[in-house]
Amino acid sequence: MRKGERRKEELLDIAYRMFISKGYENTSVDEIIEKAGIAKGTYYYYFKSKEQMLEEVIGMMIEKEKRSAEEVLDMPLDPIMKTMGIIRSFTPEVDEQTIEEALHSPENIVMHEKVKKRLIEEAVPLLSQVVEEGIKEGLFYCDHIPERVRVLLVVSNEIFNEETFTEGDVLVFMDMMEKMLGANPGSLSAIKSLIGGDNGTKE
Amino acid sequence: MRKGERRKEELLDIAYRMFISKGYENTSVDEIIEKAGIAKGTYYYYFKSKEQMLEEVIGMMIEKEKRSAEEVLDMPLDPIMKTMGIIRSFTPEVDEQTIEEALHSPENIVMHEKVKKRLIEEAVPLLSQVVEEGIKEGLFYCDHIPERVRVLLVVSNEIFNEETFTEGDVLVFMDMMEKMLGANPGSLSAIKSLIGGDNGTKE
DNA sequence: CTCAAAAACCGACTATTGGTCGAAAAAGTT
DNA sequence: AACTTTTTCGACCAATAGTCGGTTTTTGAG
Repeated sequence: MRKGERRKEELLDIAYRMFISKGYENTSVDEIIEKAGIAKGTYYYYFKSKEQMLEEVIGMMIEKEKRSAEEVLDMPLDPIMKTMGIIRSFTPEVDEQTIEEALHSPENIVMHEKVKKRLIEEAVPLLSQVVEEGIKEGLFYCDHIPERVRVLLVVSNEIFNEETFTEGDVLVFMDMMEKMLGANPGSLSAIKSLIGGDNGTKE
Repeated sequence: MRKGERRKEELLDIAYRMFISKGYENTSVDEIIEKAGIAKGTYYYYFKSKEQMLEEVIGMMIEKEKRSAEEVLDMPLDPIMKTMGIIRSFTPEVDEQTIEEALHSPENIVMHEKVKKRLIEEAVPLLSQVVEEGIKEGLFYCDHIPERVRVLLVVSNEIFNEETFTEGDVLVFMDMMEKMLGANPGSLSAIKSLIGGDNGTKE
């Protein structure tokens, strides 16, 4: 009765690693069950389909990011720092070094998109809350908060998930954040190091 | 020696329609060749793989949009109108009524992403040129033009390609454009009708 | 017009895929 | 032990993208 739970976790874990390392599309059910040492039927006893399994794997991934974002939310930071922190925790590239590599490879489009979609879904309310705080404290000034926040997340995801983002991209993004949220000029740019790290300048 | 060209166009055309109407993933090579009345071997005489065919189909689609964008570029409009026009012509939803329906269905992710990617690739230089004009004419004021333009295109694509975008989304987008390009407040918002049409308010 | 080379075409075949199913082994319950 | 429930098994299936050797059709040079 409990054995099943463990089995499922184990399968989820194997699949997670395989999806990350070689992509969802390029990982066959046969490979998964071979690595797990089980039969086809057993696999389908736990998962109704391969895609449903992907959904669960993604669920796991999101949970992790969400928890780390919620931690940020509870920290005694000003809304500006919180905003940066949340955006950062919802941008992979941090986790393992290989996660993004695989997640954003030309293949793996499906997984990438599904992750992105759920990520934004989860992040919008959290970040909106922070922005609200920021407004109350007079640090931000804007309307249509969820819509704005969504735009921010979309852009951050789209731009920073490609390994070829430049110094200019970061600059523009910070500028955009300031203007979209109605923050004081420079209040965000000052800490741009939090986002980009040093990706080097391209060409 | 020329017969091949016609055949290929015909296949491309059939595939285009099928991809649009039922999605790339849900269209099998067998279906295509059956509709075309040819044999498997013939198909693979023209296309090295199904995916490569998709690439060519997308190429066709992009060409169309690009041409219409270039027309806008040559029109005697002020940069503000041109900007709107280009963004608009690079946002599907115009073409056929069904195109988006299929393009943005939960499946068809692969096609959607590939189209998006190439769309942005093609649009960035065009739109950058327009923004440059706008700056010369004193209508815009900004730096890092390609990066900014790219952000604009990403957002427009991400937001307006979902059938559930709201009045608020449009408002925020126009505001963002103004601020990102350093346009005079209201100079773009005035013509927001050009983008959204009337999608109704959700919920 | 002839005819060989090039282009176009054919369809049976393969390998791999995600998924099904009925039956059997394990585990738990009484 | 006798039963019920959970878990496991693996042969089997239908669909799929792609291959290949051979055949027909087109074409253009002589």
